[in-house]
Amino acid sequence: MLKISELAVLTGLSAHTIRFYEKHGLIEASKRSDSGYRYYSDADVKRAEFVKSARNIGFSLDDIGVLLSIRLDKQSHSCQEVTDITQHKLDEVNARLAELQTMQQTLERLLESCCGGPENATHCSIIEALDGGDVTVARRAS
Amino acid sequence: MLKISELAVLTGLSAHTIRFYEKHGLIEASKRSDSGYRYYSDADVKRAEFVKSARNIGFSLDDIGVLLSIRLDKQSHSCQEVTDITQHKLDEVNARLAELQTMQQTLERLLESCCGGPENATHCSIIEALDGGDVTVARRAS
DNA sequence: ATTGACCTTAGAGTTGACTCTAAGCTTATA
DNA sequence: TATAAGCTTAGAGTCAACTCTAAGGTCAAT
Repeated sequence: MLKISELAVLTGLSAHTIRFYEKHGLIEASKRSDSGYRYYSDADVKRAEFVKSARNIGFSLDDIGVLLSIRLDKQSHSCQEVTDITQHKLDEVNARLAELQTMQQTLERLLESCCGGPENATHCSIIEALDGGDVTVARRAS
Repeated sequence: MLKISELAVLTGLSAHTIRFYEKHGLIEASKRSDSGYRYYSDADVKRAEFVKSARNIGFSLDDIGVLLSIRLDKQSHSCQEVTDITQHKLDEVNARLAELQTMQQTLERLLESCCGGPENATHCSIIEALDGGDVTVARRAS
């Protein structure tokens, strides 16, 4: 059984974050000492690592909650439920990627157009481009 | 001279957002009526459009503030100042793109590995992958 | 027995960019 | 003139995921 700081070292999450995740139902300590200290079993560690993996992929804490409930009772859930969540996250990631790629291209174009030198900005092509409004539009939806 | 709702239609920003930007020094109304209504000149409109262009590219409001001060007094600023800000934003965008691309690949790999069917999740390869922790790590720095 | 590291809690603060509310003027239309 | 649409302000609320604080209890080592 590990104490919270030991779980923190193991998972790379801070003790603060572990308590925060507990408050949100993501991580549990299967035992408490008489004085209230959290103690984590091997299964608790596995669960914490699951949470961390899911977080690393970009799942929201809400998503992770759903994934955990599936993990806890696999019999009652289908693969399709899991792929639905995953596909939805992939769609979000792809949408954000498209926005960022547009920004990237615009920024690169601007940088190519500007001398970047120590001369004053009276004829700076970046400022002019922003003034002209001829920059591509890409804003996050949500 | 335009009223705030007219500027809102023109720029696609909401009147709320325009006031919010004013509070942060980004947009100004060069006149106020006796009753306090904001009135925007052509120059004010240009400025608002500049702000919107910069925002669309992904610049933070703080960045936009700096860009505006350069725009207002081009003589006192160099092209290099402008490219520094732009390059820095491009670096951020590239960093985030790399993270998202890692997520994208991981999510695609997971989706390929799972049948996604109506069978129960007892052997779901996505759940297993998250359990095993064999997912790539990519978290935003800031 | 004392020090210091670690643990507990509830709850507040952070970030960035909005978004909304309430209460009250002003202006345009019928 | 009455009504509705639009404007004003200060300030609070929203989102997600932490991050930190304060005040105090616990534990291991000297």
